[in-house]
Amino acid sequence: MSQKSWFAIVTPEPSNSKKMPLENSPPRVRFAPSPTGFLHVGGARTALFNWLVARTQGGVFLLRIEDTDKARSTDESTAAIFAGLEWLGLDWDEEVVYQASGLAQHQKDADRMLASGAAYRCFCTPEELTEQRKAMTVGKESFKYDRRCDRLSEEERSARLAAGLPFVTRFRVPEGTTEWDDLVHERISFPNKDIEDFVILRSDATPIYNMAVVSDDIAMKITLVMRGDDHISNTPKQILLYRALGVEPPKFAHVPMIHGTDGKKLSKRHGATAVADYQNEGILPSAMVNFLALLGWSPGGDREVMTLADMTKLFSAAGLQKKAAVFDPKKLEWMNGQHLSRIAASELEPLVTPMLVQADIVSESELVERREWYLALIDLLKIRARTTHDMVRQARPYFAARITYDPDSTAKSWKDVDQTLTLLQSARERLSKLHEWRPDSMEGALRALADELGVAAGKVFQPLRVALTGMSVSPGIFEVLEAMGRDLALARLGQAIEHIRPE
RNA sequence: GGCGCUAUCGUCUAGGGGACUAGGACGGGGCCCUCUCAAGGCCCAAACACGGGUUCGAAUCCCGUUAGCGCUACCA
Repeated sequence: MSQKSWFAIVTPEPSNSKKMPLENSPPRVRFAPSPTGFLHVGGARTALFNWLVARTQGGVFLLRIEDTDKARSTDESTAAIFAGLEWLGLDWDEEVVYQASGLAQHQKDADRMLASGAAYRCFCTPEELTEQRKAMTVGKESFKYDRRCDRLSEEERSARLAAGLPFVTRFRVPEGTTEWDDLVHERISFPNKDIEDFVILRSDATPIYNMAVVSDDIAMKITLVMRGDDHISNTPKQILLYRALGVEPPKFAHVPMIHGTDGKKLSKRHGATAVADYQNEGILPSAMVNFLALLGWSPGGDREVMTLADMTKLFSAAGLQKKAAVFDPKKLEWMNGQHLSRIAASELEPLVTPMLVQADIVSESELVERREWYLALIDLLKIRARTTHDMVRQARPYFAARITYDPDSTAKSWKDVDQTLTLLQSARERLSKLHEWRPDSMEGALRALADELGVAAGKVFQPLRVALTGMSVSPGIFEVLEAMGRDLALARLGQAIEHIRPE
């Protein structure tokens, strides 16, 4: 996929918006993670869906770092989120917004509500609140703030204010019902009586989550909020805030959670949950993105293996699922194998080269020198690999001066020492006499040898395979010989003979 | 506890009243191909949570039950 700069500013194009039922004008969407850890697969999927909405409709995909929780936010996490998105190929538009820098606006919006009477000051201390809560819970009733501070007389309120008592700002939830047409769930509705007068500004005047989100989404002119469905219960509060601020709420789309194999919310206990973990495990970004997309979305029909570009043509909110999906690492691996075998060697090369160098198998300069040969080798190895690690593991024999022999393989294919010795020696002799180092001539020579020895061809190929690669698994034997090259292959055979020969 | 969301093979899903003896994919089992392993091909086992409606007809619409999950902070 062609990658634009992260910070490229893309002008919304109002062209093909009519085709998609999601929005009637190009949407402005955002991904808003808090930088308190690495990019989680759930977050990555939310980002992906938002990105897809923007890219399919000529909209804008924005990134907002919700760093208002100073205690837990770190720069490392922010960097990891950028890196994760970049790796997946999800580029964003405009400048990154840092929520903490919007503080003044958050306060301004909250004060506006205070002024308009949509919110009020609450002087209850955390301790008092705990007391009230305790008293309520005893009677089996669920706690809801009883609005006592809203009933304070004018004099009392002024007195407390003058005395400099600390206060929080609470939103006064009006009577009625708050509902919206969710893009994935259709109509969702909450009776306002179940929503308590929630705090929007702490006693230090910093905003609470819902306040900051609404204020930012207004400032960023977000038209569609697409996020995990664990936010459903925040939504009525946010809608109320929009209304109190005199702003039309955006559309909402709540996508289902991702669960672990045990059906519980995906967590550390389920193993790898950060996209970087999968990157390290040799998963291709295209496979990751493909797999994630299918967790909660379907293009309809049987289509499964897709690139980001394909999805850009197929994505529609109509294909979004309501139900939580279980993350199945087995299917991810399969998916990776599919992508691996389809991707061009030239695209794979930048991913594999550093791994090869790091594993100390070969130097980068050698690969540059033999690029054409190297690309052919990648094509050879990618077919039977499920991860890039598999490829690296398989690549060693084509470079290393010496190899080690897998004990299981030698035990199985080199059972009889004398026979093996004879066989390897004859094979080496025949191959060395070949005028041309080509698969068809090798095959002729080796099959003839098998005939003369009166054994099946496999009885020749398999010991040979172990001698050449040290393993019992490899590409076709003639492909191995060809890729290895005459000199290395013959040397390898010599080494194997030495290795087997009794003292 | 309250509120909300959800409910098709073990898993991801197709399905949007008759085309359903419910399709595909992963995983599992078997066979074929074959120099090994993948890939590929073929086959098998495997699901509409339950109970009521609506309808000539329900996996599809409605209600209830059950179960799972989420939220329930001066966290985000």
